[in-house]
Amino acid sequence: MKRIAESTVRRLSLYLSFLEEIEGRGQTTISSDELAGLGGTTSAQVRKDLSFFGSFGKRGLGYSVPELCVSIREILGLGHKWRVCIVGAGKIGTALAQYEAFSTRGFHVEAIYDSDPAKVGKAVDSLTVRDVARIEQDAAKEGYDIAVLAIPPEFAQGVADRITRAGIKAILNFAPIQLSVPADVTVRTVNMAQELEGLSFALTNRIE
Amino acid sequence: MKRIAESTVRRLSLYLSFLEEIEGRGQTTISSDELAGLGGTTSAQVRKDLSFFGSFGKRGLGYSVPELCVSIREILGLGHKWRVCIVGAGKIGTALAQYEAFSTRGFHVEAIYDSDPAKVGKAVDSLTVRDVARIEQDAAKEGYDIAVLAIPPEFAQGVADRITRAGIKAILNFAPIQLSVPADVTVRTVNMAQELEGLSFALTNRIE
DNA sequence: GGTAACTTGTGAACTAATTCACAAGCACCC
DNA sequence: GGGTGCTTGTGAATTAGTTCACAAGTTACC
Repeated sequence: MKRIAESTVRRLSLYLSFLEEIEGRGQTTISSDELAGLGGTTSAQVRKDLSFFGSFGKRGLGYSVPELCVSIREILGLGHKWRVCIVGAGKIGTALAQYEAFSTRGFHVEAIYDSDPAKVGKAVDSLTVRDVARIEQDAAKEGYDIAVLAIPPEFAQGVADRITRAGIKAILNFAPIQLSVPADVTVRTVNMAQELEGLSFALTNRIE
Repeated sequence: MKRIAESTVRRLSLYLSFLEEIEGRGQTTISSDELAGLGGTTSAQVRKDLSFFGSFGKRGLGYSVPELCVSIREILGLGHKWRVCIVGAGKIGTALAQYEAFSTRGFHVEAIYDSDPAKVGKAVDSLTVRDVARIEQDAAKEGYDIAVLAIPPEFAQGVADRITRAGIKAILNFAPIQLSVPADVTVRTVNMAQELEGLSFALTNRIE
C-alpha cells in the first residue's frame, strides 16, 4: 500500500462528518462536487482522496451516502472501539474526559491519571482519577490504544517514554513540546500556542 | 512578499519555543543543524524557513540565540499584545481562559462570553462571563484581535458571521465544523475528532 | 436502441514543498 | 597572511501533493 498523505486522512475525516450530517437529513446520494463544496476543496481532490482506497462511486450518479459513510469509517478504522486513557486531570484533561465527541465517535475514555496525590481518587464524570504510577501496569492489563497527554511540558516526554514502553502506539499530545517516540508510534500534537502564533503571523502580515 | 507556507509558520513557532528554552539555559549560539535536531527536521529546512524573511545567521558560526528569538518573534508578530475573547464558557472555554500559555506568550484574554443565562455573570478566573448578545458592541469598543470559539458546532457559524461582521480578523475554532468566513479572515481549527481519527487510521493501517 | 446529460476514476500536467549541494563568509591558529 | 574547519544562504534538483482533462460508465428519456 502506498503511503497516504496526512492531508488526505484529515480530509477523509472531514468528508465523514459532512456525510453523517447529510445522512441524517435523509439525502441518499452525493456527487464529489457537492462534497467538495462543503469541505472547501475541489471535486478532483475528493475523488483522488477516495481513489487511494478503492472506487466507491457510480459514474453518472455519484456516491451513495450511507455506503460512503461505511467505507470511510472502515478506512479510518472506526469500526473498533478504541480504548483511550487520559493523562493529566487538570483543566484540559478533565474537560477532555467529559468531551462528548470522544465517545460518540468510538473513542472510549477508560481511565484518567494524575501524579498529584490531591487529585488521585477524585471523581471526574464516571471515572476516578488514578495514580499515574500505575499507568504501565494498567496499560498492559487494559490494553489502551491511545493515550491523551494533558500534562505540563516538562513531564510529557517522561510519560511518553513510559507509555510507549508499555506498548501504546498512538498519542494525542496537548503539551506544547515536540515528543520523540519510536518510529512505530504515531503522535498528533495539538499546540495552542502554535495555532495562536499562526494567527498572529496572519494578522501581522496581512497587508502586503 | 511571497506567500509563506503554513508549514513554515508552524515550524518558526516551534523553533521559537526551542530557542526560548535554550536561551534560558544560557547557550548563546546555535547552528541550523542543532535546531533541526530538536524539531525533527533538517538543517536545510531550518535555513530555508528563515531565508524567506532575511538572513539572521553568521557563516561559520551559526545563529545568535537571543537575536534569532527576537527576529522570529518579530516575524510572527509577537511584539503586540493581542486581545483575545473567548466565546463559550463551557468546559473547554473556561479551561482555555485559565490556560497560562496564552498570557505568557502575549495573548491576553479580555473577556469570555456565553449565551446561557445561568452562566452569564459567573466568575471565571478574574473575568466575569458576559452575555454573547453584547459581543458585537464589545468587539467594536474593545478591539478584539482574535476570537476563540469553544461552542457547540450548531452555533459556531452564526457566531463566526457576527464577529467577522464586527471586524475580527482571526478565529481559533474548537468547534468540530468547517467555518466559512470572508477571505481576509484567518481561521485555525482545532478538531479533536479529526486528530483522533488520524490516530485511528494510523493504528489500523500500520501493518502493510 | 440511441442519444443526451451526468459523474466517476485516473494518468498526465502542474504547482508547492523539501532536500541537495556548493560557493561564500567567518573564526581560529600557525 | 594564508590555511583549515565550520556553517550559512540559496539556486537547482527532487519529491510530494493538487488540479486538469478526458475516457468510460450510468441513468433518463424519446
